Amino acid sequence: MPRRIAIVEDEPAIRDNYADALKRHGYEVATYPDRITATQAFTSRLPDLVLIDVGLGSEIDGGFTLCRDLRAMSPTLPLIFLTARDSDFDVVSGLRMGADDYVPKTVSLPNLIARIAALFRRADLANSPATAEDLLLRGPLSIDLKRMIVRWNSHPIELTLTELWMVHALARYPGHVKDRDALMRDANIVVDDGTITSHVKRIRRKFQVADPKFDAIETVYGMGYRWRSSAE
Amino acid sequence: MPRRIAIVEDEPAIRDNYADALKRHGYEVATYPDRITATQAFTSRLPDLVLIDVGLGSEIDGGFTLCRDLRAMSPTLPLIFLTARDSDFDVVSGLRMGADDYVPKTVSLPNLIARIAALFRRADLANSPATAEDLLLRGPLSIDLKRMIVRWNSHPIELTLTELWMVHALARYPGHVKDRDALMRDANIVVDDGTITSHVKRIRRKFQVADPKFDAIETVYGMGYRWRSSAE
DNA sequence: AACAATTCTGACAATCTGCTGACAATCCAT
DNA sequence: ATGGATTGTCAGCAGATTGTCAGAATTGTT
Repeated sequence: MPRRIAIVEDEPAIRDNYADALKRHGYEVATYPDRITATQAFTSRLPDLVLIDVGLGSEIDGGFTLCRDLRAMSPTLPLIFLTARDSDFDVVSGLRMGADDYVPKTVSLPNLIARIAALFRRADLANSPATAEDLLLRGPLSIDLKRMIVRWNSHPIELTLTELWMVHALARYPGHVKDRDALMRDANIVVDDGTITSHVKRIRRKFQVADPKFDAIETVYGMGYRWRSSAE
Repeated sequence: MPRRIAIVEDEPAIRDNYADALKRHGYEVATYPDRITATQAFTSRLPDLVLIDVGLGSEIDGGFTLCRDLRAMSPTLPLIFLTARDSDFDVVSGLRMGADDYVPKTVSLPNLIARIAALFRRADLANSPATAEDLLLRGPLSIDLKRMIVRWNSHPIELTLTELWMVHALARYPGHVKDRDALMRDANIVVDDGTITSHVKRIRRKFQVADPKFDAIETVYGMGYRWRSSAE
């Protein structure tokens, strides 16, 4: 599901300019010409991030007011101010008021996009109390046990429970050979040796869909399997 | 305990200028003249936030290198780049590399301080336990616990008490898998596993009346259920 | 090269899980 | 107590997952 970004800006030209750029980067965009319209829309559904023009047309500080109202609704919603004015006083007030960034309208689009991405990255950390024990990172592999999500080079890999435990058992100690019995213990199963082979095969196939060059699981003839350590 | 901020900057004058300002604002400050010194210090103890000068003396991209090393140590450490250069290309690269902000050295001290405070505020959200509010907003979903009102895209959904607790339990941590036992605990009920399934079914049906495309509740085979997070 | 041991591969069967709809039990306000 | 709303249970079913196995392919050894 794409991220939804709301733009609150009274100048149609600027609004559309930003909206187009964001859409090209895969975001869903909603635009609002003024504070009232935006506030109303937000009561029914909040976006994932808002861009607010500080000087909203007739209202001197429409942006600041909107920011305050928004923070009452959601104290954590990522929020970036856009401004034509560029006085330090405004920047400081804006940030103090709860904005995450404060960007002049003279900013280039790539710069703005990068700032949005950086803010999303930072904000995502709040959603994931991903403590060390729940998150395993090994080079291109990441296993998030809380979410039960496995990624290879950020491509999500759909593993079943047993498969996930086996990958976890292997990737936990890269370079260390695990025999079939050890894998069974880690995955909490009691099965025939050949069954482990089948599981490994299924796991490899799933990873190879995402990356045809995948070879992180090495077979050690007569011993078992080993997660290729990043060193070699 | 005061926050510790590390400044990595080769110009002594600038370094001290920032260090003094930050100390006046109640931060603890450690300064490092170059990448090597900083990296060594960080291996024994990480600060709470780092300010890095991109152009570290002799090294062209010392700052970027340091950023990369730092991100390997802690992918979440708040990080701000300082720069004399101000080209958009650098800003975008810096942010992409994992920095949270990128500010020119011409920035005023109050502005920098405000940015640091804003970043701390945002970063704290990741550590603070999810605030127990009686208003929960997650994209198209809103739950008002006081009034027992649930809305999906502003359509009111009539949920019973147990259903409401289950939705709340799921939506509170989007993306996190909750098994049936956890859901029972959150809804304060002790029932058969199949009963949970029934509740989920009733909840889904009610939401689908308002929105036939409703699919926010994912089932994770063998594990439980999870509220689809807006990301991905 | 010949051989045995081990692993791979694909197909199939057995098992497990969750969905669905129906119904019974329980709770609650009248 | 009565009637409606809510909650719990269950059996049948569809589909996903897991276990097994027989050949083919690979590896290590002599």
